[in-house]
Amino acid sequence: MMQVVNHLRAMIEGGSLKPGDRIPPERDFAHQLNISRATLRAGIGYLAALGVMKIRHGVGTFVADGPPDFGGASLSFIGALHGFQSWQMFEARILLETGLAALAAERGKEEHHAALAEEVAEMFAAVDNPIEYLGHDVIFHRIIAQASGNPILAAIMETVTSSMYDKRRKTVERATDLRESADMHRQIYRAIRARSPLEARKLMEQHLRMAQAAQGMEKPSTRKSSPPAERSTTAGTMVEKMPRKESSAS
Amino acid sequence: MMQVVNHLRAMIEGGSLKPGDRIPPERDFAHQLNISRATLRAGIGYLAALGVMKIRHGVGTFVADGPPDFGGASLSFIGALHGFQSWQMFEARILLETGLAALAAERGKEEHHAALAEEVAEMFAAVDNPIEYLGHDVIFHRIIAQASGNPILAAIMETVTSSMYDKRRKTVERATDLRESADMHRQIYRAIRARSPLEARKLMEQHLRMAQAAQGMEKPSTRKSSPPAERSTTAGTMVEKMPRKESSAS
DNA sequence: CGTCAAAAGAGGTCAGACCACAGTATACAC
DNA sequence: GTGTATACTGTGGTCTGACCTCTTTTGACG
Repeated sequence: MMQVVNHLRAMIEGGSLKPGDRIPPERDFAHQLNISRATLRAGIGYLAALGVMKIRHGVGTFVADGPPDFGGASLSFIGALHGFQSWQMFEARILLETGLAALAAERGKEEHHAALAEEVAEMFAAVDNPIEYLGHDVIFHRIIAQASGNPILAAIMETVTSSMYDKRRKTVERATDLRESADMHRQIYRAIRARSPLEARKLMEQHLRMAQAAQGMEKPSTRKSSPPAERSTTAGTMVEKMPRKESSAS
Repeated sequence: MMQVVNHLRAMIEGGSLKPGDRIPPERDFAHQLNISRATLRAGIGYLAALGVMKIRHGVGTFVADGPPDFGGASLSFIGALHGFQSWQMFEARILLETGLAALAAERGKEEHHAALAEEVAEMFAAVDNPIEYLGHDVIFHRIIAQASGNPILAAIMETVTSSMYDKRRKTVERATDLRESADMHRQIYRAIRARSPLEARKLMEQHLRMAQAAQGMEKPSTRKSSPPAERSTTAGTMVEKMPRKESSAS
């Protein structure tokens, strides 16, 4: 099985297989490699689980393209397994996004600035439509991640953020006024455009801490003599994937 | 196939399957779920790829225990796919570890302080043995991650760090004097013990930037009119996993 | 008591058939 | 000629049952 994985890995690293490319039909490919279809499928399944390959029933198997999203499903499972807490997720998000914002302020290009401005405008226009608002919110943060120039950090952020999507959706739906939120995004945009990493970082942290509070996900204060809540079966931990635009913004 | 995944997920979240537990033999389990062994294996393979399950040939299939390590293999592949650069890896590492160090300074317990001191001592004792030195180096950083109290960030750091292991090994092997490095670790330890998040962050950043320079992994300065190096097939990108002690330190 | 060979139990692979889905070509009605 | 329904083709998904390989246990033998 590892034979298949290594073979495909070599093809990818060798450049003979690029994102979006299609691999031969299972029957043919298995014959080429002198292995059974079952073994081939095991290898492909492995890579599909990692997000490296995308399988489309009745169509074919392709090398994943679009924004990298590694460990997406993994985080969810491992979270359930190790009892990751919501506040920990948010803490990770804050650490990542503040750093990302600073980097974006340092390296963001005009195209990113334009895209950010666009989304800010859309957010203001959607203050009365929570669902639409959240969509632009997500894209806004995603553009910052891209502007940071570090796809690794962007991918990690995407993974962490994804698993919080539904909670954000619920929160935003009962939000009464999104104007304040939109304005914070505007300020962040201005700081990035002004190439002020420290300012961007500060504003991003401020923004996220506010969002965290809105979702009641603060870190519980350390109290002595109070058992840490025997995490009930359906405790507030992981969730599903969020939808994503295929050809990412910008 | 997703049926298997969902079933196991439910068992994990429901608490009837805990880390280290063994699932029934494939033949039995498949019969229980009224599916074929092939389908069951597809589901198990999927979870194994995510690191949720551990398969041991001739022995059985178990729920993963030990330190969470999500997306490990994934990062490597996606890296090859999207052409992640070494300096980006290092940048991600710096962002993560500086934050981790600050958190460790805030929340680290006595047990962590003791473990850190232990490793610092071992590092000083191994200044003439690069391989052994690196081992303690790795554990030192891992303890900090644990002391941060955020297993999510710790897991992410572990994933990022793993893929740099061999490069670190090569670098450390030709290092002439590790005393300076050991001393920096000592200083970081002292800052954490003194509960000085800012100091710990600063020292950690200093330490990592020095390590980065030692490996020649700085971000290439932006030069105009010079194509961004058509990433050669075997460009300096991903690498293999690093070995890890099973029952993690501390 | 120790050694090593056989057996049992588990995952890994194989082979070929059949099912389910998506896209395309074809035939038919209008 | 146009358009819709149908059949066909290609591809991944599942099933079956056999056999291979590895690990652990067992027990015979020295």
